[in-house]
Amino acid sequence: MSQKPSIPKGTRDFGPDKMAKRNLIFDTIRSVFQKYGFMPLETPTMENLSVLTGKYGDEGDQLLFKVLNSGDFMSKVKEEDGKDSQNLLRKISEKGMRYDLTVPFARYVVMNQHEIAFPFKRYQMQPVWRADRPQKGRYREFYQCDADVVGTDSLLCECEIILMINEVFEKLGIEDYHIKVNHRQVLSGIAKTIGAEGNERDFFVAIDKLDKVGPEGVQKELLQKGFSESSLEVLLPLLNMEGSIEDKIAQLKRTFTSNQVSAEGLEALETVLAMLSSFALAEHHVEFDQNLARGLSYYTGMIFEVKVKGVAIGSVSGGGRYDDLTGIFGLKNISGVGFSFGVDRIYDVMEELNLFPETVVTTSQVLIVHHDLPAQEYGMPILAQMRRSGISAELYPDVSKFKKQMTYANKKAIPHVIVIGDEEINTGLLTLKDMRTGHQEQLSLQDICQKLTLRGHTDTKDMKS
RNA sequence: GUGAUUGUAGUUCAGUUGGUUAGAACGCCUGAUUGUGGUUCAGGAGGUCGCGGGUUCGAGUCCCGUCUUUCACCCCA
Repeated sequence: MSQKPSIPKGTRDFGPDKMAKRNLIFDTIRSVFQKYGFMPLETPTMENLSVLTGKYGDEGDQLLFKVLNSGDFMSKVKEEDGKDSQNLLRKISEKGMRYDLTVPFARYVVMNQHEIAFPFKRYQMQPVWRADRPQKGRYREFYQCDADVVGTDSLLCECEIILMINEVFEKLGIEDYHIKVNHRQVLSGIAKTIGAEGNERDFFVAIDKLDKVGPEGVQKELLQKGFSESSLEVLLPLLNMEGSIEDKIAQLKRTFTSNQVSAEGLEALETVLAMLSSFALAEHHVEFDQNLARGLSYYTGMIFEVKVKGVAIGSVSGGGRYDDLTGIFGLKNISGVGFSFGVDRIYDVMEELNLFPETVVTTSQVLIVHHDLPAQEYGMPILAQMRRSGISAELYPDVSKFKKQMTYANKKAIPHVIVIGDEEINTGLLTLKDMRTGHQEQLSLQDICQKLTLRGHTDTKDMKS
């Protein structure tokens, strides 16, 4: 009796078509990261739970996938542990699957602090797991591509992140997007002005929803959370502020003349913008969003988030600066800044905007079809020679009807077929058929190799132009 | 975690107030064409109706549970 197989909720298979497209995204991101001097890093799928818990807030802890201990995991459990999930968990699970790439990276930096040359620039492209309810653009297993720099507080790093985002998106053909930036110190300044100190998290969460629920919704939520009417009167003009990034910064500067914290944040933003101008981008896509807050609590400096316009998918990239990420693991005063591309969402965006090129799926250039076993054997050295010439080729593995072999070539979109039968073996010439035109001719193996390698070159030239 | 929603052939979907043997399109296989794919024509195969219970003379259809899909909230890439 066979059972119908299935995969867990929120996970996916990636077939050849999807992999070709995904690899295009991965390759693009990797090449840009490397161009900016980032080094690769991979960390284990599992971390000790002590490394993961407490880093993402209570809600994050709930979303961690835990790994059951091996063997007789109940042996250490006592009667009284049975009812309390927290207690029981400690006894039966000591490992969890990574929730993001930043915390494992921080762990790595601390463990290898004596070998690492700071500033340390690393990139990491691996899946992460979160046990939340899947929906559009949200999966339980998804890939992140992180690049972080630790060991410097230079704003050049922030600037380079913006450059990398621009470069990746340009290469992928995504044009209509914005990089929303803000600064945690600016937010803190606003929070201070309206008397939200000590309650900053509620405040950030509320204003972050402006896009979604509008000013009235934000107002309502803040009132519910216990903010006063008078403080909201001060806040609302700030939330609704519009204009270019320079205008907004100038406006905020006037508002916060006496506020040291906010002033520093605004200056940092100005410095990054000034640096950016040295790199002479046609358009930098940066917008100032005074309502951008971002949930992860470890951010302390500039924060950013990328959204593609006209597509109903959450942010495709985000990040920020954190002054003390490694502090919790005992390494103080290491400032870092990093960001992450969400490959799965970029994929969804590109699919929706129809941005993948037709030719992403790579297939063999040639299929050798044959009449019978002797013909197949005759084809083997030919196959070898073609591969030596750098032509990707395959020989049909079974002895079967031409029709079936041709259908295979057609379905796999293999552009050329070499036919081998008695005639070819007698004359020493091979029949080369172009599947796209239907044209076929008798040629020597040498001529075919030459023709196909030349063809390959002109094809790639055509694609670039 | 809260509230909805979805599941029928390989795929996309029909299936009436519960009533014979559950249909279509596309795809797949065979042949027309024994050395040639795409087009055309003729024929064919393929379904434990997500899974498990229940109600009923009778369930794809109604009820309960469970898994899955999608969506909103929460949070987030």
